[in-house]
Amino acid sequence: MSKHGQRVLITLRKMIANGELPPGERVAEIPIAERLGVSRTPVRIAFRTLEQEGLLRKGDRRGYTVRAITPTEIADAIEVRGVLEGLAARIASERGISPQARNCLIECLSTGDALFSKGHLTDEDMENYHDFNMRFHNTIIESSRNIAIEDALSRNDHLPFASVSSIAFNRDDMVGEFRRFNFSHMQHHIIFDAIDNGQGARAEALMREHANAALRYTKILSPEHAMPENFTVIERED
Amino acid sequence: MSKHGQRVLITLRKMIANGELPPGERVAEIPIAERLGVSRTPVRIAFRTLEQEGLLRKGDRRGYTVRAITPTEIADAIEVRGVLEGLAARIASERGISPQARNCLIECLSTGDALFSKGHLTDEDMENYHDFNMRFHNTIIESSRNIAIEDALSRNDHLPFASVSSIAFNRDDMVGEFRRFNFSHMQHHIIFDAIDNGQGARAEALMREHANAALRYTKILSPEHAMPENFTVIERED
DNA sequence: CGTAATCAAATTGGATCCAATTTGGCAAGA
DNA sequence: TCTTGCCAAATTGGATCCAATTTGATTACG
Repeated sequence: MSKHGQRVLITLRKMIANGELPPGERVAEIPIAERLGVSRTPVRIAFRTLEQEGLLRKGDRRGYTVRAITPTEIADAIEVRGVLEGLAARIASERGISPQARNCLIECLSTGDALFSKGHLTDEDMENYHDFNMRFHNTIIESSRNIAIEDALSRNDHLPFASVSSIAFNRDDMVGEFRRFNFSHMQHHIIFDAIDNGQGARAEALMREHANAALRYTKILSPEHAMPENFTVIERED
Repeated sequence: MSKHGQRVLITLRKMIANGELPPGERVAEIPIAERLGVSRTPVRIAFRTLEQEGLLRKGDRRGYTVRAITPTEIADAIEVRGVLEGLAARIASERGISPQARNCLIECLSTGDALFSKGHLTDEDMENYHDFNMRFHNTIIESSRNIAIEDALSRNDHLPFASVSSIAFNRDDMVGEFRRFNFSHMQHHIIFDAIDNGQGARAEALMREHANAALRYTKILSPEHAMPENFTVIERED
């Protein structure tokens, strides 16, 4: 897809995510096309893609509406992510992981150890944490060498805050956030231990539980998914 | 989507599934459009959709290629389906199911009991079995009331023989097939028992194991996924 | 006054046209 | 003979045009 069409798609994703296009709103091709300064063609393509991603829902007869994403749906998606990543962790445990993947996981863990050994977290630490957190999870998923898992996860990842590619933290409670992310990091340690020792069932159960670390978002998000002011959001394109 | 565009999409899906477009083949818009007697526009739309479904893969720079679907990938997708339906069964067990859903499941079970009590299976029986088998699975998935599960499964379902919407059986070994499908049906019974008694973990484990009933396809399918002559394939649009 | 029917406006899907980018070949020079 | 550069053909994405379908509104009739 060309740079132009990609931009339309990304723009629409963001407009939906930040509520610029409110949930339930009916979206038509012509107004959106004019608003973005392009013709209807790339918008048409983007609408189909967004429908596949679950961000738009097509009406009975004509047109698309912005899908209302409730905290419940995000929680549902997180639960699905838990079982899928759990499956990946189990397969990786049973098949064994490559030395490169093992090194990558170990590097993620020691990076985190260095971060948390300071006893507090800065904003830059959070960026850092987010990066190796993503790398940790992606490495395990790739280590399963099961394309179907990747495919199924890529679907979930389009829902805001249902994927590992976006985290949020409360700037006004960095002590609490330190404890939360440190706990998450400790879970990484024992997940690696399980995988490294071929304990598939243990790795799976731990990874499932680990997904709940993200469940917090379903509590701070209102049904209209507006993020409170004192929260910082970090996202990556993946 | 209009009837015209849907037809293009379905036609292309079938052409990929039955090997008319061989795996690895490069597909261009213009030849396909001429072959189907339509303009490039609906083909373009269909290509994006097929890419989202995992049936096409876009090349580095230009064009799409038919994704080579190996028996391993089908097995991977079946494993994913197992954990997702297992999750649905567990949630359904824990939340409880509606009286309507319960009746539907019971009806599926007694229909099957009537079928298998004859001691043998005809081709029409297989059509019947396929219908209530799909209804049984879909009812459990819907009973989870977790949209994310449905979404994730709908992705898998596009890979041939990775979903419950297609089954195949060997006409030359109907005794063996009777035993196989009867076993499958017995699994339905105990899955229902677990769900009906709120035994979430048991329901989940049983449903996971039940998915392996489809693993047989990965053995009879050659890497070029040609179905042997003596097998009958039943598919539904769902 | 309410209901139904018809007509106009809006919206969407398909076809075609145009531009941009890439690929592949052919030729020329080292 | 091999490499490099340029040109032509192919392919894809975007824009615009046209047709078909739906929505809604207004009017006429019961």
